[in-house]
Amino acid sequence: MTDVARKAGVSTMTVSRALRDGASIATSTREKIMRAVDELGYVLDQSAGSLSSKRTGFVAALVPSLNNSNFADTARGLTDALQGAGLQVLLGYTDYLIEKEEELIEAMLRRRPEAIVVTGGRHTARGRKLLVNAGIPVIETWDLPPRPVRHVVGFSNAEAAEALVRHLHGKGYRKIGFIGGTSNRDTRGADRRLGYERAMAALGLRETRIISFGTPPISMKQGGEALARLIEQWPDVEAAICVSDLSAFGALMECNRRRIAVPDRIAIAGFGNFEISSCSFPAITTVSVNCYDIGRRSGELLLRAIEGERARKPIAAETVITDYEVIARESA
Amino acid sequence: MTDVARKAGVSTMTVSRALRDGASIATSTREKIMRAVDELGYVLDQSAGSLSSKRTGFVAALVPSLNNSNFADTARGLTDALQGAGLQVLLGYTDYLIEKEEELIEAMLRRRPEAIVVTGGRHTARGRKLLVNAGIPVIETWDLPPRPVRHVVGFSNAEAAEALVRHLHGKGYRKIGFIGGTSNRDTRGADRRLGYERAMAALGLRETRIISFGTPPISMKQGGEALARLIEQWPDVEAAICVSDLSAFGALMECNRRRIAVPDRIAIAGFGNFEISSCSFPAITTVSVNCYDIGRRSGELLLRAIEGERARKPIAAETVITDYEVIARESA
DNA sequence: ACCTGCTATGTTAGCGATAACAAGGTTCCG
DNA sequence: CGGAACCTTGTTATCGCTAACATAGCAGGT
Repeated sequence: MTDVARKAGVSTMTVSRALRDGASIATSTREKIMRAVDELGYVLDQSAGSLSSKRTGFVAALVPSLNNSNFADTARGLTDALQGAGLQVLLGYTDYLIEKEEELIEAMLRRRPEAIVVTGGRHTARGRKLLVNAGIPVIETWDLPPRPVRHVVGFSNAEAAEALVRHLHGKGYRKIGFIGGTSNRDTRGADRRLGYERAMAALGLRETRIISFGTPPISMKQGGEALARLIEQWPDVEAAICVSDLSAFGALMECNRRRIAVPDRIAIAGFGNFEISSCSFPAITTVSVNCYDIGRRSGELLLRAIEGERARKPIAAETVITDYEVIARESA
Repeated sequence: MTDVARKAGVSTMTVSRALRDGASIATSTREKIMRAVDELGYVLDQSAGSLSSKRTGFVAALVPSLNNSNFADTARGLTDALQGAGLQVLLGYTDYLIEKEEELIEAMLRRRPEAIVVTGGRHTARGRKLLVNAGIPVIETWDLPPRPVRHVVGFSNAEAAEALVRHLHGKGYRKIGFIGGTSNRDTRGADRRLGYERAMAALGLRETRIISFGTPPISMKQGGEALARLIEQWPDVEAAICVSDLSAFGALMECNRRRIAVPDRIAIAGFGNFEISSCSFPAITTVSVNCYDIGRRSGELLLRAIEGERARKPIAAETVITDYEVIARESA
């Protein structure tokens, strides 16, 4: 920057001002400086700038996985919402493990992000403490934690699953099964199973039919195997709710392969409204959950929260509940 | 850090040493410092550290999109390879636009990454210049650019497509079509089409049947529509190569929906070996391209390159060619 | 001509860490 | 017991930029 300043015949402070907007600077000076910048191929060092200005322009975001297109959509929504404000998303993958989340929270905080977005409301004790004491806006997404750290953007996975059970019930299905992963690493998956159980009980359907198979997130292939087990264990099963559209798709393809008619012999429903559900044949009944919106609305909330911090007037804790909707298609 | 130092009764330099590994420090001192760190809830400020040490610990990576699980896999491989070395990936999405790539390159360089990974070999003139002058290791992935900036980790999309054509030819198919997007924003898609054309010519199959439909990356649904057009335009078509597995899946489902037998009436092949291809019914013949490996091997190459820079002995330009393999399944 | 109020630019002093060197203490050997 | 070699810790001086304040210059009203 000193070189640029010398070449343009101004002080470094003026160069600094020219390279950001909003500063009062004469047009002629700015042009002179820009010319010098171009000629020297100078690129601003933002890390030095952040140290001085105490604004890094980072927002940390932790998601379980990116290969799940749901979270990729959320990351995308977040990026889109923050881009205009000059904020950059620092992404981390937790692999559905809260221990890894804890490590990542700490690694992220070392970068002094201006806010942090995490997935879900379950954290290690230390992870939670780090979030609480971070001194920056925190958003938990994709869930409605009973005791949120601060802000929340999400929906009740249990309620959404209940709605799906009621939908199937309304269609006349009674012997409804549930396919999900084994552990409860995936708290959203566990919530969905809980919703299934609650809705079944509420409808007076005593007998639940649950197949737990594979480490979350369960794959398409595992969905197929789980369906095979479901049918084997309860040959009378009339419908299968799968923890995600991916497993639902696997289950559906297993049916196609075995010439089991869907939905006549068995109905299949998924969760998440991935593109695959609308496109597969038969198209899969699912719950649409606005993944992109979770990211975008988190971003919008963050912008207000960060603004609040800067003005030393922190905003109150907010909970944004996003929509979900049962999408009835051919498979159920 | 001053607070920690005071509490532990040492200098800040000693605290700094305790918080990194490899520094020589007495165990008792380190423990004392760690206790102070825990009690105060201190988190190292890495941005200040980078300014001083000139090592930010960032690696920039630009991918066209994350919703495409191929690039998500590459990002994952890269992250995995770099994690152990304490390097963090700064991810950006170009949306398949080199203009957006240019912006992102500049934004990333402001963060002083220690290396940068981009997708493909096509850049704006200024984007290329920024890469060349960045003074850090550069890797172009997923392609084999004719005039690489420096390092390359990828494969020839054209050759891979040729191999697929030859596979279909070997199976007896002659009237082979190609389904892809309209623009050549997606240079890998364009290369695959080129490979298709070359292989057809080499096999003496004069008549090509190409449907260009939808802005890349084309979706499942667009794949379905494109298949409909292909059949309409060339009712005699015997096989369809799709630019990606997603569009192949869309095409396949369209066939199922229309009761067009696959592969008896028409064969379908995709590209990328996404999970969906192995799981759908019929399973889709495709080209497996080791997405994760592209990322992982890029990461490994980067580590050596960064080491070289630090030792002031830059390593020579390398080109790592990753494998691809035709995976024959039920659909072709 | 004087003062007020504004804009454009410069000066000074850090931001929070680490590199590089210095120095005190210990070990170990002949 | 002296001194080289090593280990541990401290001191000083930045890293590259920006906040905050200072200052110069100019317009405009009286």
